[in-house]
Amino acid sequence: MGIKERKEKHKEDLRQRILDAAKELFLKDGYDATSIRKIAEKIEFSPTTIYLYYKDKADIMYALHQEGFKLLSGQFLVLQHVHEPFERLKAMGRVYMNFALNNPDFYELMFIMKEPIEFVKAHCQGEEWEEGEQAFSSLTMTVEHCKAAGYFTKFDTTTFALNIWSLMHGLCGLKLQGHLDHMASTKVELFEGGDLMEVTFAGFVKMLEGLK
Amino acid sequence: MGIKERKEKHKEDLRQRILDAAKELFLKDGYDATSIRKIAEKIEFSPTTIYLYYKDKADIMYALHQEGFKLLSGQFLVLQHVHEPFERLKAMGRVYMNFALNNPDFYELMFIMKEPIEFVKAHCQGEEWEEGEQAFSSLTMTVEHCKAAGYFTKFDTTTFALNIWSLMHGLCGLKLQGHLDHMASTKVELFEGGDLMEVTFAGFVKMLEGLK
DNA sequence: TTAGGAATATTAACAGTGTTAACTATATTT
DNA sequence: AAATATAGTTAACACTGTTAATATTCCTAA
Repeated sequence: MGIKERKEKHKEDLRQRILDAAKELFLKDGYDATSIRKIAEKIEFSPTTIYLYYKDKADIMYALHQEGFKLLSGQFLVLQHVHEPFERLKAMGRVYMNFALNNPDFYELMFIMKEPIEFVKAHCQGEEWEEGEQAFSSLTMTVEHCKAAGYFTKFDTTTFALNIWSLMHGLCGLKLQGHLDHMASTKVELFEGGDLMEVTFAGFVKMLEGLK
Repeated sequence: MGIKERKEKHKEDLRQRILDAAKELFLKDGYDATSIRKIAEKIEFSPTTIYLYYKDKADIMYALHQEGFKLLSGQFLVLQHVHEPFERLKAMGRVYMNFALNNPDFYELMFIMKEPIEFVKAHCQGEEWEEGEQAFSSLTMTVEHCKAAGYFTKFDTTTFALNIWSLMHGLCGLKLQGHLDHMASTKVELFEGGDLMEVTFAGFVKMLEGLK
């Protein structure tokens, strides 16, 4: 029964090719410009064929959304080798920041846009999600370790982690949206201190150190 | 020459009616669902007429964007009467949070979407912007006053203000995008402590108090 | 008062979008 | 070989923002 398997594989192959084409378009031109028709053209199939492999556009975008989380999780994983917890926390901030800067479209898809998470709510009932939760638990664990090392002792771990995530997410959002650059260009005195995102992050680290 | 004035007025009137219709649709159904054709239908003109009064859809959305900033600025202005600076800072956080929760579409348009600020960059050369900068300077001034009262003395005012904005913006973004609720629904132990946004904000305030 | 011209508004069209129903060709099973 | 399941396509629907060409209205100047 090798023939059935080969067909299965071919089918899985095409599903992957669709995703690859979508990814290429997405990373080049962003969400809106990634149309079903353009994906179809790239893989040289008719547009409707795509609907045999993915439920709809949101389904494709959700698949990319997952890829993004794998990418970020992988980058976080490396940091487990930084033993000093506060150093690791700082490094996580850097990684998160750089991920947003280097993969702005992924970042948008993962943390800013509504579509993919609404797809989760609608079609992936309850469980799943793994990647995202894993990334957040990396953070809470690091905060926990920091507490053991004498940092943030007065604070609840989860609440503190959420504060850190909020700040980093907000910073990335303001940067990607252009608000930070806009402020740097109008408020001249801000421009002197170098990149506003970098300066703000440095300020945040200083703030965290102040909570030892 | 009252006739010319009347015409001017009529023209300004129609411009406003377009904006009102757009606003109504926008607040009811969001950005994407606010189409030129639907706006036109609402004011009983043909779709193309709208282009005589606004350059394009982004232009209309920019006008709403401005309205949103006026709304928020107005709410901030009231807080000038809170004399104790740290109390005022906390109140600003609350106002910002509630603004995001009560006007999610406005918040998205003002702080999350790319379109309007790209319109500013493309068409409003350099100057203008007022409302947004005014809101931020409300914040920096309050931070400055806090410093005078013994808070955050070790920190640069602008950097600190940017950190505060980032955190509040990130928190609102995570809430509106659904990430916070999603976490509350999966991680059961988080749900017990009440609304996650509220809890996080309380943690932030505590953090700021720790920096006195 | 009437002709000209500007301002205003409309129709028709272009080039797209996501998505579905109906149809065809291919391959597998009975 | 006939029936059936699978894979893919064509055509269409109902939209979108936007522009060019056309019609209508209104004010001004001869």
